[in-house]
Amino acid sequence: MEEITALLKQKGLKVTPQRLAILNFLMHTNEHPTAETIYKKLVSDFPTMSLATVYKTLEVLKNTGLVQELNVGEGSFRYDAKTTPHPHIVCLGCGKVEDLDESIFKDLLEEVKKHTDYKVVGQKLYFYGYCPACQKKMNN
Amino acid sequence: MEEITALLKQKGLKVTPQRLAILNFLMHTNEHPTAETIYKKLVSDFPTMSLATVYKTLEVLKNTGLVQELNVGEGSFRYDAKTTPHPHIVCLGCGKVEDLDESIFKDLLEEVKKHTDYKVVGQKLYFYGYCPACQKKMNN
DNA sequence: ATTGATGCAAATGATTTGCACCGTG
DNA sequence: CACGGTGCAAATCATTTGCATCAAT
Repeated sequence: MEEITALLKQKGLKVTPQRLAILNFLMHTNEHPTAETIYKKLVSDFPTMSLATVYKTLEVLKNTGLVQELNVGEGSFRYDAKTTPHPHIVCLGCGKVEDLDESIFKDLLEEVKKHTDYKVVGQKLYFYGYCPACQKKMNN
Repeated sequence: MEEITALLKQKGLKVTPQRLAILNFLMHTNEHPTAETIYKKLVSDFPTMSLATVYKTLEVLKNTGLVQELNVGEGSFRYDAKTTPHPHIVCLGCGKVEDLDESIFKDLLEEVKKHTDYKVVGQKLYFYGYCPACQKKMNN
C-alpha cells in the first residue's frame, strides 16, 4: 500500500482510505470495472463509502493520469489503472474486457499520422469478439 | 429519396416520413450527429416529430445494419450511415468527428487475430487530436 | 487551522418505456 | 383492417452537484 500512497502524494492528492482502496483495487484487477462495480466491491470493507465518492475519486484519478476511462459502448464507463495506451478486446458473450498488447498497434499509429492532417494525441482501440470460453459454450 | 425508400423496404421496415428524413439526413451528412442533433435539424420540417421517435428509429436502423453507433467517449452516442467498419478521428478542440480511410487498419486486424484467441467480429477505432483549424487557433 | 475530501440527497441529462392514436401496407 | 410507428409524458439509469461535516496536511 506504500507505493499507492506514494503515487497519490506525488500527484499532490490527499491520501484517504477511500482513495487508497479504489486505486489499490484498480491496480490489482484486470476486469476493467465500472464505478458501480468498484463501489460494490468496496462497501463491505468501507460501509460508509458512497457511490458519489467513487465517481469523484475516479474523476480525480483520471485527471491526474493515474487511471484511464474506457467506453466500450455500454451505458457506463469502465476504468483501467494501466494507463499506457493499449487496445482492449470485449467479449460479446460474457461482456468481459481484456487487454491486448500495446505492441500490436504501434505501426498503425504511424500510418494514421501519415494519412491525416490532425495532430494526433491519443487513441482508443476496441475489438469485439468471443472469448474461448464463450466460443465453447456456443458450440454446445 | 427513392433509394432510401428502397433500403427501408428491403429491410422489411415500414416507410414513414420520419424514417425517410432521419436516414436521408444521416446519409447526406458527415458530421456524425447525436440523436439530439438529428432531432433539432428535423423538427423545423417535421414539427410533430418527437425525440423518442428519433431514438426508436435509430434503434431500428442500427439493428438492421443501416447505421452504426459511435461512442467517442462523450455522454451521448453519435450515428453514422457509413456502415463499413472504419476508424474515426475526433478533434479535441472543436469536437467534430471525421472518418479515416478503412485501408489504414486492415493490417492491424490481421495482427490482432494472430495475437488473440478471441473470435474477432468487430472493432472500433478512435483517434483523438486537433484538426488543422484548431491547431491554427492554438498558435495565435 | 486550512483546505480539500466525504457522504448524503437532490438534480441532471441521455435514453427508454407505456400507451393511446394514427398511417402504412 | 391490422399492425407497426408515432408522440407525448413519465420512468429509468448513470453520472454530477450542493452542501454540511469530517479528516489529512
